[in-house]
Amino acid sequence: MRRDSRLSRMLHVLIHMDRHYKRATSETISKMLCTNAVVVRRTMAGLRDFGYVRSEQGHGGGWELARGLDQITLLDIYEAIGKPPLFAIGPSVDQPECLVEQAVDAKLGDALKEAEALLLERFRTVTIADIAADFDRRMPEGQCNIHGNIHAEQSASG
Amino acid sequence: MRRDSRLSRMLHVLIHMDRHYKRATSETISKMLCTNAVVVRRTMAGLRDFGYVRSEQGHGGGWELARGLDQITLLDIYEAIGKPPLFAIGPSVDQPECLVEQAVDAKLGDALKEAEALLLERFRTVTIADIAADFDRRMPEGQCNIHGNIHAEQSASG
DNA sequence: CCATCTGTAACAAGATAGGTTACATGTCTT
DNA sequence: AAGACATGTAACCTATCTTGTTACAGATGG
Repeated sequence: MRRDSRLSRMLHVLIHMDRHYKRATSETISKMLCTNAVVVRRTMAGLRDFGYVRSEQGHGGGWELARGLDQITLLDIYEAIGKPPLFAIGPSVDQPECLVEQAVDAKLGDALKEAEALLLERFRTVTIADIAADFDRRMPEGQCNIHGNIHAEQSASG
Repeated sequence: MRRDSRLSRMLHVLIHMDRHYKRATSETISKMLCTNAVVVRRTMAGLRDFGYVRSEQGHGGGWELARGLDQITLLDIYEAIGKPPLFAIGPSVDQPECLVEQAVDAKLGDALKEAEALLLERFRTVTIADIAADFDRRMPEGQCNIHGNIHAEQSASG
């Protein structure tokens, strides 16, 4: 794998769910994300545990939003997927004995902590509704997007 | 592997080399880093190509600094090891067709770019000499550290 | 009862840093 | 010239983590 795309994927799908008139099945969502229904259920489980979405089993079941997109920040979703590591670089060991190594890791750690704080602050202050608004500005007609066919399919089968 | 530790390791070893009165072999350096001599040569090759260290083959050969630590920034070393990815998170595809996905990735990308800019700015303004100075403040007597035995061993064999 | 969902375990795939072995090449000492 | 000592590098394995996939148990509604 190259990079962890769960945050991006969950934001993506939550916006679609907001525009969806009914519950979306894992299968439907998996097609939006070009992946597998099990991957969807696995990742969305965290969002359900944190109360951002609900899932219903059985016939007619599926996923739906549990609150408005303006009530969910990027930080919320980041935490709901388990706060995966943000950085791909870091020290070689956690608690080095060598004092030189300690000094190196302290300096590097300071820079990383600053960058992390900035990133999480952005996550904290941006809601998913903000992103949806960006989308609406790009597509003011409110018309089709790449997943329009999936919505139609869902409409036909429902 | 969990995280890329090449930057941390190279900073660490460059400070030791600065305190080393003679060339250090890959074998000696590998013991400092608790790794293998081939890994050392592989990683240091980038630093050599960028002119921060020199290597000599054959009897009595090894590695030495090509310039003062105050003339090398963390950014220099980051670039010399090949600018590996800084973040572990990111979009799922590079150029999504879905406009919702584009909006998500744009917003996420903005936050990541801000954090990256901050991090690289820190890297740019910190020299390895700054880190060495931090070490000296922790160890004002200038005495032993965990690698003292390796220095002594090098002294005995040289 | 059965089709349709989610929930979850189990395992394979793909990517990448790091570890290891093997060997070619260069260089100093004797 | 021979041999010890170093780097240079290819080749392959290992560890780790996200993602993909298969299989199946359990819940739900017609």
